[in-house]
Amino acid sequence: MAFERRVRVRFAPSPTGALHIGGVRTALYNYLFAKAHGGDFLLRIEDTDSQRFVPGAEAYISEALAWCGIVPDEGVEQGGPHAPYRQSERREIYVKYALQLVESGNAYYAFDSAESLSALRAECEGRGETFCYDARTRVKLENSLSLPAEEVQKRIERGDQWVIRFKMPECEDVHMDDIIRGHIVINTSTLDDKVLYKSADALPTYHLANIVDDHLMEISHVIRGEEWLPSLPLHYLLYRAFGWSDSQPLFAHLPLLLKPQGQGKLSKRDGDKFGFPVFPLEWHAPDGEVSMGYREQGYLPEAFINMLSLLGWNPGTEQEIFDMQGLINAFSLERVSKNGARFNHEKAKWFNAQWLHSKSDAFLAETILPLLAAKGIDTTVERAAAAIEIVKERATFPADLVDLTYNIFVAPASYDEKSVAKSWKAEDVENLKRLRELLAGETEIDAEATEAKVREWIIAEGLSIGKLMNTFRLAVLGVGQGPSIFAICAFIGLEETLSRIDAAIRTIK
RNA sequence: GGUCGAUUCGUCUAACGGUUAGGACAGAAGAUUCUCAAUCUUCAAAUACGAGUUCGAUUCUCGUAUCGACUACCA
Repeated sequence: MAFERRVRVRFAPSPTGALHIGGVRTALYNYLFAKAHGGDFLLRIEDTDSQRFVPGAEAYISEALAWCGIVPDEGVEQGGPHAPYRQSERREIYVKYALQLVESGNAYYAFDSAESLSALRAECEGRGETFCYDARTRVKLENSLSLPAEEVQKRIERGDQWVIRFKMPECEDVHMDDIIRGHIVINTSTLDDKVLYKSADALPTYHLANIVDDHLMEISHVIRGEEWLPSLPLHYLLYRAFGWSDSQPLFAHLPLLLKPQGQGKLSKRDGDKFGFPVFPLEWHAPDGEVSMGYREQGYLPEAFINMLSLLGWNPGTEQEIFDMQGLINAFSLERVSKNGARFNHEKAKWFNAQWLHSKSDAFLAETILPLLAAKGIDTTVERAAAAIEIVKERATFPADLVDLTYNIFVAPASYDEKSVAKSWKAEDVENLKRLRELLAGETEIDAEATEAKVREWIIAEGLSIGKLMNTFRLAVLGVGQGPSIFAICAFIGLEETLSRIDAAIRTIK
């Protein structure tokens, strides 16, 4: 690029509900790009639609980003040199710029009511046509281009409601560049006169607020979803109308995240109907509906971010596991793909398992201690960590660790019927009794030493290792599968091991 | 309907004119193990279609098809 300037990007969600994973990915790519270039990441809240405002949505967005480890340099919570970062608190700014556009002839007042326009739309549709507020139709509608100046003045003074519309050039090719998509040309004849400002609520629409704020906040790169591509020419023209073309940001339109099944882009309303969350955090909608979140499902933020980062971007190497710093180091917009991605829940689980396995036993013990307590298991971090070490690699979620360690902590209350049918034969039980005698002669159980001793004994006696081990496991755990039985016995101790064997011999028929 | 964008294994993707089209998840088989996982090995699996351009197209161009976005006083 011809000019060098500080990289400043923004994530600008509108608080109309929870942030879905597509939004989180957009925030993530913005963050990675900013950090990869030593720049700033801002969080701006675009609450210019008073109708769709949802209480709690903004707090949710901040909390979700924080959970992901995406911390804004400037924004609604942390403030900054361009505060306020909430568009509803910047009203005076937008009127000024909207009027400037009217004065320079790039925009005009329009008095048509929303009702009359939708009636017009319906009428056109009836004829199989599409209504478009543009150079062809605006002369016939009620606006400051068609009405005499005095009439316009009168209506405004009288307090009639009006909007300011952009005066789209009639027929002009707009040449645009997108970092991901390359050069794009669109002719203005296919575009309409978009509303920029509404007197009814004294608020701008997205288009105006967006351009004004990006300019004022010195945004260098706009990285947003592909759904914005059709309005890119409008934005180019707006920068030009303001005389800001030279400092206009560079654009990158990200491919969309698609619904896992069916068609269309992923939306907030998809909630959790696919059997997995679309939101980072559990979302309690104002209407009382609750949608599940990745955090509550047991995803580690690292895994969630890692999984999301690879949905539409790849490092060009075969590395798949990345922490945030690794992503920052590897990220580039040039390696973002052009096509929409369908989210794969199985792969997400795989990422979580990888990250879970990389965590320390102590860390995992801390996280599951409350879950264990809820199941009536009162233990220490050290004890839990020791149990986790035995089962860790077979878990995907922290909750799995609880299930996996439960019958290690708690002596079996019942015994798995299928396994009983398979390994609880009279001779197996007899052999188990003899194994009990052998163990009773020990002073303690050591995972390796005891196993070696028992194996030696089994071979000497000419018994089946598999059979005996299964019976042993069933007696101690109550189930037919699990980690090394000797590791478990070493964990619960000799006394508990013997008592569980006795209980099994007494109970199982 | 119009405008714009996209199209490689089931899914996420690599190969930026020359490869036996690579990897990962999921799937299958095997190894290992006291069992179940984990792990390791192996297998199966794709360039939407049709024309060009070229000595040579996954890659460039055009057309068709399909999918997607947008088409609001929503973002």
